[in-house]
Amino acid sequence: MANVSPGTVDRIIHNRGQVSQENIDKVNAIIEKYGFKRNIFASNLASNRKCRIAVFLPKSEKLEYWESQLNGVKKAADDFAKFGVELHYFLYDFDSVSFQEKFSEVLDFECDGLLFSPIFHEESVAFLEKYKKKDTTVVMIDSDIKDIIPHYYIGQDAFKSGYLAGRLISFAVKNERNVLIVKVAREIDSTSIYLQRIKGFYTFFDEHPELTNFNFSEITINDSDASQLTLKMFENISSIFVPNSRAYIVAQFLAKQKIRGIRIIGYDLLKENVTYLNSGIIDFLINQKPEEQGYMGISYLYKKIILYENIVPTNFIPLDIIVKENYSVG
Amino acid sequence: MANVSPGTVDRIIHNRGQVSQENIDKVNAIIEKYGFKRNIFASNLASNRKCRIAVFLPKSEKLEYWESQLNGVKKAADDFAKFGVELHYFLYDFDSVSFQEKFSEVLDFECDGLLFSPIFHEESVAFLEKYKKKDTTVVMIDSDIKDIIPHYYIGQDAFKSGYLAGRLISFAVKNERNVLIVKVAREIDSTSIYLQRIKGFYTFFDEHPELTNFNFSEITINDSDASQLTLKMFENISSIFVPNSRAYIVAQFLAKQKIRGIRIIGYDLLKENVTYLNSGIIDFLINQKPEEQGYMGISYLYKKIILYENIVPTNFIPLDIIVKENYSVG
DNA sequence: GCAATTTTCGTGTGCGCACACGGATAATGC
DNA sequence: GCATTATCCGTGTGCGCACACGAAAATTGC
Repeated sequence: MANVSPGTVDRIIHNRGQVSQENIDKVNAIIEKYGFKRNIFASNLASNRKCRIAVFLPKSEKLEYWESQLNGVKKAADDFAKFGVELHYFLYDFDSVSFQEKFSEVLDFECDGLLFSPIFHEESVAFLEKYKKKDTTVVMIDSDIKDIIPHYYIGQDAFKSGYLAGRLISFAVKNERNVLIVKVAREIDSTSIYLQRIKGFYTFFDEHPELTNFNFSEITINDSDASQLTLKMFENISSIFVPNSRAYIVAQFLAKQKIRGIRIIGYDLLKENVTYLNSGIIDFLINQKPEEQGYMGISYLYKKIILYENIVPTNFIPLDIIVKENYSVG
Repeated sequence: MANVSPGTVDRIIHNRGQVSQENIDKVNAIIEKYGFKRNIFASNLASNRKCRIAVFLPKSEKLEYWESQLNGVKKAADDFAKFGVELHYFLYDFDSVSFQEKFSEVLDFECDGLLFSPIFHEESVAFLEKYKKKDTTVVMIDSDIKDIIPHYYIGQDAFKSGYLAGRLISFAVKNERNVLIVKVAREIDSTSIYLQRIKGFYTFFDEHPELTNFNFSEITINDSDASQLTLKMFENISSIFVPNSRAYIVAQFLAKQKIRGIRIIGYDLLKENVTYLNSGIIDFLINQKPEEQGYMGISYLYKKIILYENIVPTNFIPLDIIVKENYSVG
């Protein structure tokens, strides 16, 4: 104590007031000069600080992508449990009714941090508007909703990933250059991500006029009804871009029909996608690393709440190109 | 205390003896039954445990790859300082004389962990033979020397990366298929990595006989003397594989000579490599993520020494494919 | 048998901080 | 002026564990 106080310093560090401006300046000067790093072991031992986190994500089960994300979250739960991180799960089925249900549960739940994935855009906006009045630390993963609530974001730049897909297509094809974009519609899709990818894809070719002779066509089919696919759709097609994780549906059709030589590029390392990647039907997959997103989301909250660390608000997961030869499980 | 003892339990947990077999069994049974996780905050506060780590790596300066690795180490040093991790640097110039010097310094240094990159194979073997008698936790990064000393390893599978390069070449080229392997010899090179890559590269084509019409040739030039390159070397060449980080030397030559249309694939995100990647001269770079290797190395030691965590002994960094469109700094 | 050892065990202290409680001082009301 | 309140500040306690010290019990030697 360079000047006058023992545990007054404590009030200053935690700036919970009750201290004259004079002293707060004096002590801050000392701290500035000599430095002071809080001993996190003693700090956490004494405060017995807990980090209650609400995990507001879609239920996994049949949806492999979200399952991976949740696996990352659970992995982080294991790793950080010893630091007092407690996860409370609010998982909704993949429909907006179920979302609404959990919606209010999360609102009522007292916690220090929230991990959230805004799948349903409008509903999520409504949710965030209500959540705004809380002062919980919020981390969004997968997709981002800006300007409503201060938060951290971890996810992939969808436009750039589409742009990258364009480049990969240009590598994959040889001379024939008829590209088909297969829009495998799903009832619920993060439409913005989906559209951004397609936009990025076309932008790539717009910006590379030297890549001549590319012709594009599009078809839309239903997720659950691959029987909509016909041989005619693939006549003269040299490559296919599937802007969501359903590339395996196309691959399956082509495999059954014994059509070879069409290059496919899609998203995400679903088991079925990987199967067709390994058998050479799918050439490229862009990996969003859902598991890493889930893990990092919890890791962010831990660093912020337990360690008081400063974190960059936006973290774009690098675009990860997967071909058969660099796929590795885990 | 289910049965009889207060701090006897302590002796059992730290198994420092001085306790009857009877009690050690009794307490272990209780622990087994009710579980016990050590409070790491209290534990570390009380023990004031420090984690002294010797960092035995090449000096960075002009060598960008090693500089990145060291940057990752320094980043980890920052992040983990608050947990009592202290790094002590033993950096050698890129020659075996300097290595030998530091060699004995490291041997004499008392510490809990060692981060080591076995650049010079024979010298490293000798070092590890001597280091064996210590019971320090050892982490090797970049390349691996097995069977001498128990250790953890973080690095890339060189053979697989060469194999992957083969696949990428097969994407990059169209009809003309004359592949040139440019061996840019460096005085000191992790020869095993280098050779493994080339082996993997050829193996890819051996295992894919359906990829016909590939012809291979090799040239060897000196690192410091790019003037050995001649136009004649590149006649009819459609693509080039450079199995180390010196792809930019070839790219520079081709750019100066205004030769376009030759696809190049190389390693590592050196600034110069990235420059040619961005200008379209280099098509693919396989990234070894040196920064991540350095960071993870320290992270491993921290988890082992401070947190008593179990770690997988070998961690292969995924093969990271970088094209212009997914390159991002940092 | 008793002393000299050896082995086994209980108690006590402190790590550095967070936070509560009550006391001291200053400001305000009448 | 004094009482009341508001503002400020010092002291004390305990978080859960690691480790030291010395006491108790068990073993040994003769």
